[in-house]
Amino acid sequence: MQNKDDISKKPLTPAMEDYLEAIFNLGKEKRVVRVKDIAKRLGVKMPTVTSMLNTLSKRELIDYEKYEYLELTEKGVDVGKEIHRRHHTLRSFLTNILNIDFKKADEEACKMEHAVSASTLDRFIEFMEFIQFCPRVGLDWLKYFDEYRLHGQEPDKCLARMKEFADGFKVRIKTMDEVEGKK
Amino acid sequence: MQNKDDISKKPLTPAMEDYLEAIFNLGKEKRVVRVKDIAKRLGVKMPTVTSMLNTLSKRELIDYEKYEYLELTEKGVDVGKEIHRRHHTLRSFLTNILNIDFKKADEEACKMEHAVSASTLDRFIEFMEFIQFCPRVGLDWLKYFDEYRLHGQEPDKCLARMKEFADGFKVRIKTMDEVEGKK
DNA sequence: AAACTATGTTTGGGATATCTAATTATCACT
DNA sequence: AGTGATAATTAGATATCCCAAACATAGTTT
Repeated sequence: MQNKDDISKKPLTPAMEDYLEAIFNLGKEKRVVRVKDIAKRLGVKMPTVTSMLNTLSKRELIDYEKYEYLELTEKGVDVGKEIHRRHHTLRSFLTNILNIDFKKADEEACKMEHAVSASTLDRFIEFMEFIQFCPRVGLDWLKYFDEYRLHGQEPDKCLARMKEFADGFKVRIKTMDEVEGKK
Repeated sequence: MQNKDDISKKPLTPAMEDYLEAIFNLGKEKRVVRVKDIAKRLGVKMPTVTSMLNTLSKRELIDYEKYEYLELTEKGVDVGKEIHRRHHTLRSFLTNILNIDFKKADEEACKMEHAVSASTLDRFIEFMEFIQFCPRVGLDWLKYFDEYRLHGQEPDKCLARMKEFADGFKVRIKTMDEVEGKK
């Protein structure tokens, strides 16, 4: 039987996730994590940080006594790491696959990371691995996407590019005659 | 010189975007849009809808007099249509490319739609067109992704699958000897 | 150690978005 | 036209997240 104030099941808000991610990242960059640094990283003022630290502390996501250094609890580390993983994965998809510039990709990944479940994230990762892992399949294909994107997509050109593409892959396109077994 | 209460530049919140999208969609499904229907669609109670309608009305995104029928203004239609476009595109990416089931894809698209800019959306669309538009490039390749995803990605198997893949594409993989011009 | 500077916290308030309970309006039917 | 059911609004409360101003502490310098 759970206490009526039990909080362990309430989902975290996007803001809480952002703070945990920021604390997680800052913790790897610096010896100690300071209120000032969190505020700067997230673009908020210090009082806002203090009040969120109280919230996170009540939820046992950080160890925190006022004026003292703060640390993520085990639970807090789990969340921070997971959000960081989502951020990194989505940004990587946006930059490496869709060819969006880093700054914009980073901003949008930061918003998307709260919308995407762990299982969907995994699917993104598999998809990127699929594109990049198999020998001769990956990077050339992405170059081709870039070409396609920048120069339009008329059906005629498309087949021509498919041929260049195939060369890049070390493959040869069969003629339709060959495919259909005609002489 | 702008009035100090000028509101036209304040960005819309995700919640406002959700309401406009819902109103836009309901408007296409029914003769009139009712508070009850919006509430049901968005999973909120009717008073919440009423209060948001007042907000949207102040911002000139809907025409609304209490107890009367409501309609999107031109501005409101633009936003509603754009959010719907994002939702549809992202869901399509999640279902058609990443193979996520419809219900989950729909839920996550609904959250992602507020995180993704119009220009990034366009890049998603181009990417999907790239996969599906060019003859013989698209759907077979996605089947191959599915295969890859479900049966692991050992480098050895990878080349074998690349060959099947090539067959599906009506292409033939050159041997490395052929590629390097050896006998 | 006293004074000064950095940093951090408290207080009090604003905006958004939601709810429940109570009230009021509209519609359809007899 | 009166009445009952359905729909919509108002009133009042709560939670989250943010801020500025005032205050408190910690760290540094003289």
